[in-house]
Amino acid sequence: MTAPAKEDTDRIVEAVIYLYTESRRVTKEVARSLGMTGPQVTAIKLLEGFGDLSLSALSERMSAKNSTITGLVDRLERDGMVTRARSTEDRRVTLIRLTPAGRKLAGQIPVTSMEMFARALCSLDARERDQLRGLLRKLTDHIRKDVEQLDVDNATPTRESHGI
Amino acid sequence: MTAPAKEDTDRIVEAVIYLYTESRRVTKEVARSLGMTGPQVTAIKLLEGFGDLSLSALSERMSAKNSTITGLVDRLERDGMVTRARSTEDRRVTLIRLTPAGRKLAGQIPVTSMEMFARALCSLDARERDQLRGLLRKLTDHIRKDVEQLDVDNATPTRESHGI
DNA sequence: CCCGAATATTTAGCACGCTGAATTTCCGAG
DNA sequence: CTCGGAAATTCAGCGTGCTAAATATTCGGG
Repeated sequence: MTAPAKEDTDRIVEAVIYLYTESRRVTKEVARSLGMTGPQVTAIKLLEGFGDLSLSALSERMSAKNSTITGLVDRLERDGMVTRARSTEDRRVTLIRLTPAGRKLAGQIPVTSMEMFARALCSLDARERDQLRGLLRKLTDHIRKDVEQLDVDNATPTRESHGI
Repeated sequence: MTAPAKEDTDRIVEAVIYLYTESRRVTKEVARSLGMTGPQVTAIKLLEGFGDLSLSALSERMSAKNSTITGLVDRLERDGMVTRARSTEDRRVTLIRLTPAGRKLAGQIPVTSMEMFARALCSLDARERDQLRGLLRKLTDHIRKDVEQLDVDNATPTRESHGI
């Protein structure tokens, strides 16, 4: 079982948190210099890349709920970056479309956070990248299984959670 | 330079995001079953572990701004989990203290998200953990340097950011 | 055709999280 | 001692994110 040395865990958790929060911070900083917020930049970059998207499609790609993206789009519309258009094929869906102003702004935005990651990965050689991918996969697989187990437990709350 | 294969990058980024968001989701779920939110649980676990904390100390440990924690503590106080007490040594600081109810609740909370991580790390052997720690360290060091560079660039905005 | 289930979006209400400005208290220089 | 700067907290305002409920539209079966 090789005891997991709390220090090891802490170091690795720290690294994961660092990588995640730093990439968000960088996006935010770039956005700020353009008078926008991080999620707003993410949205217009997605629209630039994929073309018009329904609200549901956009929220799925942003890993957020529809109700959250409704508000985001409200503000982008207010600021003249996007427009809403009812789809003619299915009138339940609204298509979000970049305005010329929005498209222009999107073009000025470097892909920074992902790019920074890619550059960092360049500092590893191919063998190291393979190792890293394999290790992370092992971790995520294990956690995924753990989570399923935990969710099942919660689904049948025969006993309340307790210490340890 | 070994080209960084977009697919590799995507896979690794995905894993990092997964590990981060999943650990937050689990905390949130546990909290929900106790009628609390994720950050609230984090706060009372910190107070349980460290004893009374000034608002600044608490916000530092939670990696959030003081103004954010003011609101969090407001809600915990409203719900009878903590009290505010002016420090007698330095009357600028308010000490946040668990109430008996808060302490009782803290005792019922398993450390889940960190624990889950630790268990997952158990599925790796010692050599693999060393590898992982080393690789993540290499990545974070590289990104840290990148970020410094980027911040310097932004500090002297002689030219606006442009594509690529 | 019509009715109910399914799908897409919006609304309302709450909790975070941030920035920037105000307030209170402390501390050191003169 | 006093005055000005520093430090700790709070307040105001905004954007993000969630859940639950309401609304609008589509689609399939009878």
